[in-house]
Amino acid sequence: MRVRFAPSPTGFLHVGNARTAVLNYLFKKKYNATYILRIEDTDMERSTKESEESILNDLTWLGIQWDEGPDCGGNFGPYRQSERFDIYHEYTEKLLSSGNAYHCYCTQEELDAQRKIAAEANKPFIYPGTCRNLTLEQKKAFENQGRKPTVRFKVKEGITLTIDDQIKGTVIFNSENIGGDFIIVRSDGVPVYNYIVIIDDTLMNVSHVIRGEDHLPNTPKQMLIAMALGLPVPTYAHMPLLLGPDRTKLSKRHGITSVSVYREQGYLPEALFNYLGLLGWTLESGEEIVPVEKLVSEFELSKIGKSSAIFDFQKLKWMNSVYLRNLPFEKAFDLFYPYIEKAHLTASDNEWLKKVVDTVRGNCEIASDIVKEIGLFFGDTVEFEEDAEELLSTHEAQTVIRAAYELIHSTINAHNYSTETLGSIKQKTGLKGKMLFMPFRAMITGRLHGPELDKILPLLGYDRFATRIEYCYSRFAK
RNA sequence: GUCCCCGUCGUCUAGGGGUCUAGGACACCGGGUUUUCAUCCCGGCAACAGGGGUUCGAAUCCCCUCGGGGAUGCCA
Repeated sequence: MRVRFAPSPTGFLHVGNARTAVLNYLFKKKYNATYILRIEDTDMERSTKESEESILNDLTWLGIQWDEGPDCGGNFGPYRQSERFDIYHEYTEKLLSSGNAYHCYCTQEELDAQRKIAAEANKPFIYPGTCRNLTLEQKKAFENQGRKPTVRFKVKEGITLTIDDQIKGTVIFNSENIGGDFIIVRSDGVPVYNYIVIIDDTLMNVSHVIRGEDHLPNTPKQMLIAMALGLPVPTYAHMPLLLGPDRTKLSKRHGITSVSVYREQGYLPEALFNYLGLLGWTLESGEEIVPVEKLVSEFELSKIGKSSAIFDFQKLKWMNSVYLRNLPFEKAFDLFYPYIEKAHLTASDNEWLKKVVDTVRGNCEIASDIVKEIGLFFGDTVEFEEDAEELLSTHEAQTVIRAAYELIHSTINAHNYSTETLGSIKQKTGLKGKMLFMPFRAMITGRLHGPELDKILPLLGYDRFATRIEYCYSRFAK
């Protein structure tokens, strides 16, 4: 069995496409199939080399390995459509000479005008076949005007196209309502997606085409071409689309859609893979956080649901936090370090830094969170968050602040501060539990959330500890 | 407009005629553990789009309506 993932290099790898890539990969692993990576770069204006590189990069990061592709070759190459124009040209000639296609001299302006009229009349636009039977003289006349023809595929009426879809079930189209004769080669000679996918899929011996549902209405066109060319049709599996919270196709305005941004923010590839791989179906046990092997062993195209799914950013984050917490310390530290470095929060004492990271890592959902979490160990004064400020303004909190202030000016010093301060304040004020700890936490860290105070204090150092108390005293309790 | 796909808690889903007073997970709310945060544990909230059939019995099968999505490009 052979599957393929066929992105067009017109931007970063989108999570929706990444899901397609992941499911194809699950299929490959499950059935020991060959995974083909094909670059669909026939949109010359929008395709870029950088985009291709970043897509390959993101796929690799996600843990997807392909067997044949533009970078590693294979027996069915080349794997970039832009390098296969000779092949397509041959098929176009066949289609032309067998009468299945013809040259069309209609200009874009003319077609746009016809589309507009149809839209205003609330009718579907069907190409009327204007150029279907042009005489040689007519063609010459157009060419003398400087018109460059496109090539249109002739769609015969009354043909029933049946797709035996592995996810959607049987889907039937009739040839009369796919919009009439459609363009397969642009006027500049570059063939169009709908035409060459099917050629490449059969030439590359693809057995299972697993792709997004948005391609389902295009499938009959591709089948028609295959029929005219006498080529076999692969097995199809159209997966439901990924939607944003407003139920429209997932796009940038909904949040992060680019895999590279997830990587930059410190998501783990295992977590993204897990989330994407299990979106739309479930394991029999109901488990959600599972290794790839588990996903592979239970994967089945027929288990994928038919309805589209909304991308749940929150659940992905949760999943990532679980993966992050389960990471061994050294690995986690390596993951955090670049963010720490970028925020200039490194320290001369690396062992100290490691201890600091270890105490706060549990509060991180994604790796970049480390910057915010670690911040409380740096700086003499703290920035108070709104809720912390509110708490510190209360009467009870002020007694805590005063008690701490008095202590650093009497019995508490660098040797005993981390072990005795809280107990002494408790004694002095009679406060305990939340009433004691929360104001204290707010005073030292500026926040109501954070790691255990017992762990913070020894790492913070007496100087910062005392300075912060002084600062807090002057702001809230003077 | 036309064609195609889809419709169970807010979200991802389990379920495929009786075991469904509809199960799990995320989120949310409450409680417990932690003298504090988070983790963790326990509990709660919350759904079969609507209407007709078929059947002793329907979330499950059929039809219609409504709703959502996709396609309708010299994009992929």
